[in-house]
Amino acid sequence: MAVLISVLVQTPAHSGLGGALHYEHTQGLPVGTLVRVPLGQRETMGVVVSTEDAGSLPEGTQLRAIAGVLEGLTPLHERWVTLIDFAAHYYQRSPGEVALSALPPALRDLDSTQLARRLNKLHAHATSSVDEASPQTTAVRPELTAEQAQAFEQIQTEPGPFLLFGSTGSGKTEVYLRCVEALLEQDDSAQALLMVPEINLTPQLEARVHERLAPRWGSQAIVSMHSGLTPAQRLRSWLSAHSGQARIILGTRMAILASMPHLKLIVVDEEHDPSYKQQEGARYSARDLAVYRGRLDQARVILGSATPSLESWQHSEPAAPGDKPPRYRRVAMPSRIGQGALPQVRRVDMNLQPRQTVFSGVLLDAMRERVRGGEQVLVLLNRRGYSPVLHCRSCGWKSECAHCSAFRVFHKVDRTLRCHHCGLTDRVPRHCPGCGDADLGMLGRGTEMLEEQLAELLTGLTRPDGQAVRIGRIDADSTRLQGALEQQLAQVHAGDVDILVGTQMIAKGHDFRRVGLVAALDPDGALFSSDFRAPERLFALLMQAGGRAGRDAALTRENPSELWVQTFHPQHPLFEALREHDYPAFARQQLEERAQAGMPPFSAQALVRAEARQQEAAQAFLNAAREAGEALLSDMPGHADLGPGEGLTLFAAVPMSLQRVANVERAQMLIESPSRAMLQRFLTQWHPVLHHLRQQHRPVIRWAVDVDPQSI
DNA sequence: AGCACGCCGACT
DNA sequence: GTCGGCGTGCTC
Repeated sequence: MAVLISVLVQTPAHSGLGGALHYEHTQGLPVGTLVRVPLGQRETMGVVVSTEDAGSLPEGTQLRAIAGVLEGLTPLHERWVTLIDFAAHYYQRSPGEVALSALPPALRDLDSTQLARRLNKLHAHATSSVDEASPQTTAVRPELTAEQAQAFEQIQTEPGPFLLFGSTGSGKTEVYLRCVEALLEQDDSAQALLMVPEINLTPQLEARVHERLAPRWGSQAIVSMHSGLTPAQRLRSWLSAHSGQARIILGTRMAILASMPHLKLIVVDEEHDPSYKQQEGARYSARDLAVYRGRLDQARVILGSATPSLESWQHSEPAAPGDKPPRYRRVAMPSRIGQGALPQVRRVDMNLQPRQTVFSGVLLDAMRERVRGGEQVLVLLNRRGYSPVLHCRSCGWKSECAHCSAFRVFHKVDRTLRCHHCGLTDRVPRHCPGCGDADLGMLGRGTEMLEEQLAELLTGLTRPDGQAVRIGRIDADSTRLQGALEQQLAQVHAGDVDILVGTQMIAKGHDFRRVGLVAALDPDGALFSSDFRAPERLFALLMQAGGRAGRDAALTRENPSELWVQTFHPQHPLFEALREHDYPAFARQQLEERAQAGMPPFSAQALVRAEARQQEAAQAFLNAAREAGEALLSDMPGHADLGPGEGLTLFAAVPMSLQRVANVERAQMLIESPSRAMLQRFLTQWHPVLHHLRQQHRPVIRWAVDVDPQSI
């Protein structure tokens, strides 16, 4: 007796094949079984989501048969399927797309025999190295401070999710590790997931976790999951987590969708970091999914940050008596461990400096002083290359990219003009391409130029050992090669570099012991950005950068570390709050603005983006979508009666801030709703309408919905 | 998304 | 005369 099996396969939501596909099989299959199914001319991998009686089908429906079942693999847990389903619905993608993107690609072309071999190998490795672990072995554990102990205690006893609000250097990682240890001790199958925002940060977390937990649990109990792994490594980690062998999973955002059947703890470190939001395909937020998954799997969730996202901060605002409790429990660890105090913030009013000043004299003097004293200095500038724009003084020509609405950046190392968006690269012209004049000038500066100028400005400066000052640079250009970042960081740690120039890459997480001064040269852009989240990101960046300084005990009260900010707006509330290291004050001020303007977290947003050869075509599609959306809204019961700001708002289509990339015009449209549920209901109804409209707007190349966009 | 089919331009 | 460009349409 044949049965009907519903299977998720990798098909996009707007292909008309959004849901599960139906196949015939000789017998029922458990939910979560991996199968191979025919799809058109090809055969592809799918995940079983249900089995039904074939009799319920309409007469004459011809089903194709399941081509094969991947034997030997425990079916994916039903909760995993629920998670995938939730993510797909919430982010407006097909469940199949989300499901298949969550599986290691190497699994797709594995047959049952090959899989059995892999599993055997994994198992053999586990049993052979089991004696390596020993219950007696305990790594050296630092004594917890009173604050850490209290945080740990609270996390152990209360339900969560928790927002661990701990200033840089307060020892959040130690709290995470204690929670992992406690969990593993009390439940001998439990798994813990530790996430970091960037792949760059995984090596140091790996090192710390191995050092601490491998002696007790064995190194095979710890696996990593991030995009830097080879397909084989990724498969191995995944199988290890899926089988329950891996007890501790370290990774970037992708890890949140891995199969971890005994997941009992999720840590999202630096939870405010925008990198947790996937920027292509299914645009999910790993942090938000962590909270959902925690509830689903009955796992404890810890979101940690010194500068939480305003969403998380708001959701952890203690409730007034009688009100319903906040979504997250806030756990504060305000003190910095060790003697290193938080850096003193010094603002340089650039209005009082000569025009075009790059380094104010006071800052240079302070830098010299630090280097002479054997300390290190970090200089932050969020622009790589030598100069962001080349221009002609006689005809006004500028180094615009032929394919993008952006300027090409001058890179002096290889004397090229490079577009940072489409990659278009040419040798820098000797004469102006517009008028032939030889007088080409530069507008603005990047890290490359800064490195060069600093070398000039600090000529003759020596370190305590009498050697000339050494200046290094870390940015996406200097770290292009595999392993280059690690190598350059090692140089900094070894003290081979006195002054490190770099983009925000150097502000994140790396623990530089001897840094006494951090300088942000040109942070003002974020103060008046059209993106309402820019100040939040700047504040986090500066706090984080400041946190790089003063971790060394040699920096004392008499010689505190410093965070310098060169700005034209020294009185700006953001810098006032920064000076006091007062995140709560900053958050309060920002949340007030957001509340007044009805922006997140006081509303929910989504964006529809469209791409076409012509800007008008992209906008025409979006505006048609808007009209259809308005019609949909007027049919929604009760929606018409809502006052302004109470209902859902569809804004007019506008060009994206980077309007053209690689000769494709981009436009977007914002949807704002006072409630997430309302937004969800609307998007779900709207999606098929958009798909249909696309047929009438042929020039549109592609479109996509971005729910909870993190930049606008 | 793949993959086929199909209908027009420059190559042996 | 074929190889190959990507427009259009279909996949349980």
